[in-house]
Amino acid sequence: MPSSCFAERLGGYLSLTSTETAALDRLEERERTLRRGAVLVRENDAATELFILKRGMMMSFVILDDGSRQILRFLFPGDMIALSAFAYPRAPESVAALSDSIVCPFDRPLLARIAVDQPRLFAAVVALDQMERVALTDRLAGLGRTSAKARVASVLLEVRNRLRRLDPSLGDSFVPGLTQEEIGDATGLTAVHVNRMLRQLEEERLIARESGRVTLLDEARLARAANHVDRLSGLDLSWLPAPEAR
Amino acid sequence: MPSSCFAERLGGYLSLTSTETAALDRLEERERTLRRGAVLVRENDAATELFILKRGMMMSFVILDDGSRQILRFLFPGDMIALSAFAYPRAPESVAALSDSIVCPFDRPLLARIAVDQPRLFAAVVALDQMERVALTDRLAGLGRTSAKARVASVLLEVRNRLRRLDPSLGDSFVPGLTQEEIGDATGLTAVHVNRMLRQLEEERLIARESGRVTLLDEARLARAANHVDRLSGLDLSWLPAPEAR
DNA sequence: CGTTCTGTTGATCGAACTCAACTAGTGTGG
DNA sequence: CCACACTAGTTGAGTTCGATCAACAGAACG
Repeated sequence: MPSSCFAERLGGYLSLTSTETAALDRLEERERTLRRGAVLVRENDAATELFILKRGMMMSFVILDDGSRQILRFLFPGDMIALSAFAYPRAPESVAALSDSIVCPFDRPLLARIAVDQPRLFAAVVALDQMERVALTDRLAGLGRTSAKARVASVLLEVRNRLRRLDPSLGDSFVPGLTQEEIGDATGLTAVHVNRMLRQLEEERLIARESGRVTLLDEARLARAANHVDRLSGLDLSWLPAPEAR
Repeated sequence: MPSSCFAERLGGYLSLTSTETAALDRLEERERTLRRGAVLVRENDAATELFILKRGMMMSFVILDDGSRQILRFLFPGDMIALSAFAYPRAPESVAALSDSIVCPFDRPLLARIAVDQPRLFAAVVALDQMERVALTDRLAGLGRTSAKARVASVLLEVRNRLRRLDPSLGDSFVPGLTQEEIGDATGLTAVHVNRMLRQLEEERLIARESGRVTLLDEARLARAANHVDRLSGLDLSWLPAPEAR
């Protein structure tokens, strides 16, 4: 039996006992399919469920008073969704599907059970969330202190790198699956200006484009232009206590 | 014996058993004083220690390639510092003192012990961290989608609200204890422009200033100008399992 | 086969930056 | 005790980056 999506992700960082994978499998017993554009969580919804993204690509975002949207995070298979439900009674951000997707909903107490019964496993979940937190601060620094071109380049690199983790055979050519407006909402730019920045990256021979497909022509230079820091060097969980014999 | 700084914070959200407060007290057994400007953690430092801020005001930040600084977070007494050490072997961000401060350093395994022995308590720590994560996304949305004036107003409100949680008697008048350059580095603006925005807020009778002291003249209107969302409504930890009898 | 969505391009506008100069306060060392 | 340096704040002038407005082309779609 294949291990669950989330177990596979965590397994990349530490080796899981069979008890632990079993607990994670229970998080993915149910499934729900979503069409592109479907909203999974709406801001201020009562937050009693969490999700694990199994297939597809999603985003979390907020809508401001003036109607503008800020995309906070792109979600890929193996990501946990709505962990804020762990702390807040209402969702602080909306979540919607960027492509047709499958999520596995599970109830909050199930995670609480893991926290109590399998502390090492829970610590790993927390560590994964820290990783996400750091990615968030990287984006914050990008928004505050880098140029439009750098931010657009950064999104391209981030999406490619995340897609590659799902399919290590992925090369320099990929389909972001994002509209220019979505890239704009993630980078704090208008769609028009995203278009110009893409063109500029193209003219500088950093990327090539054809009908939605993007090819990174000079990844090193692109990463420099994007002020990109590679955080994939990854987690260090070696200091965690050994798994309990059980 | 007075409870520790961190226990006091957590205690605001759930009632702690004596075993739990005792465990938290152990995190604050040591103390270290810092002068304004002192750097506590440098980006890429080996991350083996965590801290709890006991007194003073600090910030976490990153320096980009071009030398510009982005402040990620202001830290106040009761905040946990460098929780990213839970996941990363090296610090992803620097931490420095904005005023003379006192921190309590403790070793990573001490927190791991709590995770294993006191799951309910650890869950509360995680929830608190979620709160910080949400604040981070609020700031991200502000940087991406709001005006310079809104961002400056937002910093003023945030600092006042955090100061007030330490001293509930604090009114509308307070001393931010930040230079205009620091406000700029937090909001992604230049010090010069921060100055102009402060002046503008003053001209619109939203705030008053005199020698470093700021008075909020119309908090409701200021909050609207800042696109401010109050997240202090706070945590909901009622669904956590009951404390274990021990 | 219209309609909507996405991408593209040009022209103009405005918010925020840069550069520069000056003031006031705060030490601090001779 | 004063002179000097240094920091923080203030203000003006000119520049630039990215937004806004507008128009259109192609693809997708019901």
